Amino acid sequence: MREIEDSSNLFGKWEEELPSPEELMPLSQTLITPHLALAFDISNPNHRIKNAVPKTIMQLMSVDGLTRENVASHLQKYRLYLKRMQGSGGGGANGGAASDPATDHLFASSPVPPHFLHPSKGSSEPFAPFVSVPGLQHHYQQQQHQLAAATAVGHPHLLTQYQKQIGHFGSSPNGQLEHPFLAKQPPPSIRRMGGTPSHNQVPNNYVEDLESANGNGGMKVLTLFPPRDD
DNA sequence: TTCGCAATAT
DNA sequence: GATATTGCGA
Repeated sequence: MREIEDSSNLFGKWEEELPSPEELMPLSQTLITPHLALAFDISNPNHRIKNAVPKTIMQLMSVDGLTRENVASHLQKYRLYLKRMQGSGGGGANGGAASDPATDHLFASSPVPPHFLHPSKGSSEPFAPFVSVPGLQHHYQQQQHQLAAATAVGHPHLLTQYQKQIGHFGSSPNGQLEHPFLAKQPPPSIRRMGGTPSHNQVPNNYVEDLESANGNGGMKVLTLFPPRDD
């Protein structure tokens, strides 16, 4: 059958033209911001763990209407998940079992800095941890904080419902690169799914204070990976 | 007061 | 089944 042949050829060609995994842009590239890095002191795992309490997370997420109880609930579920992971596998990097796609893809899609992949040759690094991805920022700087806060403290499960509020990454109205911390426009008010009246307004001062405290404008490079120590 | 957990509700 | 809320002891 000629038609079948044609269509199969077409399909094969279509498949060939797909971008390779290396060419795909990881969307989570800019999720962790300098401020969050500073806030949680990601370079120090002990501090990170210490700060991963509902109240701190809630403050950093700065979501209108988000309560400490909300965060605590997600935190609880995620800890249970971690416990399952550790308990079931025994050994091995992935515990042999229980691999949660929701969390796995989060970290899997994070860019790996060259110094992490090739510790021997550092210097020239095309890796730009906190810029790029045109249009990723636009209006929702604060949601960026949410995502980053949750991932920063190592609790990606906190992304669940709040992640749904930002289903439209990638379309920038002007295609302009905006730094989420240089542009300090107040974000559109975001309501919880239940429409609970906001009684928990958290001022954004927290982040700004961190910036001034940092001294160099908060432009500290940060990734999910340990910094090069040279 | 806040946290973490279990039970319960949606 | 997943997620959110509530209650309670530490």
